[in-house]
Amino acid sequence: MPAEDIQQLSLHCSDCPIRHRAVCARCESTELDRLEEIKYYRSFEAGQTVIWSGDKMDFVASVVSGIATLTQTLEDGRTQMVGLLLPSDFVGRPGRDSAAYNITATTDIVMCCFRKKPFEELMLRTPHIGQRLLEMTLDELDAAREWMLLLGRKTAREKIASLLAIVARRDAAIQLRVAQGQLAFDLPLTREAMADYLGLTLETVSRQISALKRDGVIELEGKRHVTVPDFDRLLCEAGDDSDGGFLV
Amino acid sequence: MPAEDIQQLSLHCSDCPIRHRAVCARCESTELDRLEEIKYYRSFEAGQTVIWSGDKMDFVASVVSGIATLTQTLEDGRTQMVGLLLPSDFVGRPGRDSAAYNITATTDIVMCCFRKKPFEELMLRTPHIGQRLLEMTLDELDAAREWMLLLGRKTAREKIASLLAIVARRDAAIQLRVAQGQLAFDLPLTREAMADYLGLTLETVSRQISALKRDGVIELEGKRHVTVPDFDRLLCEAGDDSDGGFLV
DNA sequence: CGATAAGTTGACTCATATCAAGCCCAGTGG
DNA sequence: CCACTGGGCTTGATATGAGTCAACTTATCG
Repeated sequence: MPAEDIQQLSLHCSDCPIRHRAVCARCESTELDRLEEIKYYRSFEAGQTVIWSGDKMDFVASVVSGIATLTQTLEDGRTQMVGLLLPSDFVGRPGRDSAAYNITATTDIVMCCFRKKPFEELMLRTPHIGQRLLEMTLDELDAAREWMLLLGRKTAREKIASLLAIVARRDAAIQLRVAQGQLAFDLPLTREAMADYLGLTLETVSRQISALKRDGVIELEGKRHVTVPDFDRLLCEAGDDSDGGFLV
Repeated sequence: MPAEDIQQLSLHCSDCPIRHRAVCARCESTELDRLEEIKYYRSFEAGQTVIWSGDKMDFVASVVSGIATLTQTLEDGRTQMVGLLLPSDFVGRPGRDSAAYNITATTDIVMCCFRKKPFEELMLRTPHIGQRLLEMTLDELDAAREWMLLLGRKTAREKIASLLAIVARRDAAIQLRVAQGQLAFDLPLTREAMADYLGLTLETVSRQISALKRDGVIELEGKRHVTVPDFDRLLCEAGDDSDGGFLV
């Protein structure tokens, strides 16, 4: 859905595409009305920085559409992605007034923003928001810990396979394109972004993708479009135990 | 404080050593009474496993004293620590009935447990608990992300220095032993546990500690007692920007 | 058409893992 | 009291996976 459309269409929360997954998921209609009063939309183009780590941040937000990344850096420029923000994910932390990470749009994105102060007040009066935020935060913590295992202990090949498996899963869940065993999807990240996600260099990412292709684990069409002939094979390459995680 | 003492002394929450930092931190005395009704203590000896990943877990808990670790493993035995549980930290997840990680006591520990079901019900009626838990979970998420940067992008030497800095900071905060610039503390982890924390092998941990000692960044007395003559030097070795984090 | 960004591939280096030997020290039992 | 044992740790020699540097290909866009 193009950014302009969303900004027009979603004036009402009830029509919002992320209505049942975002922080507001549990709100009843009167609660939604309160949120409606303090919300506003912002969009960013692919490549734009939403906010720099350390900058003052006087809002919190939900990603409505598009993808953004959360990154941390060391002074010498080494950077590590610490989160991938997908539609319905929450940005910012109530009770903190500067950004802890760099946030960058990797595709065009639309965010549903709330000024922090009113949002915090609303949260105190509206347990449903806090409850949902707790749930989402616990999920993110689990995801972060899964990622720690990947970063600390997996080989480059396993890292790539894990990333592909996660993207494939998410795509399958969203698009419901459960074409019998044969999955296909587009990578939403550049090789460099993948490297930052996986704690590798972009050259290693490129080599391992080539290797997986050479070994028939995946097929490539162009640089970004991936087909997975045998998902179990991919999972096996990822090194996880059978299930490996859960749908995102 | 020895385990037996705590189990005797802390019959009343008001005397509890973690009263102001744990999930119950914001509770008022009537709320505390409710918690009091459903709580019970359990202790574990150093080395004991508290629970295995995947096992049924019908309680949640706060660590009262001692240290435990959260670890994940791959089938072939590679293991990664994903969390360090210190006094006041919370264990378990409301709304989930099996453990997601292995929990192991690295020292003797005492935990203040709540049966999950009553705790969940209490949480719905007592916003203060949910609020505090959200706050704590957000802190843990930040810590996990800090750790992702370490795992993905830091060198072995920087990883060791970072770990030492964190332990030193925590110790200084707790013990208030702000002996002018000169910090000293005991490592609460074996070389192997450090390796699992840092995504290294135990040999590399050992070598890097020796190297830091040789270079005068730290001094060792025995295997576990560390003295840091110049904390800024250590921070510099850790590769973080000046502040590097926050007190834990 | 250049020009630029994304991606691939090769040659070489280097940090960390791996394998192996041995030290230190506390605890145990003869 | 001493030999023995085992866990925690250190150190050395060697192997290897991933990083680095550099050249080249593709695709896209003015």
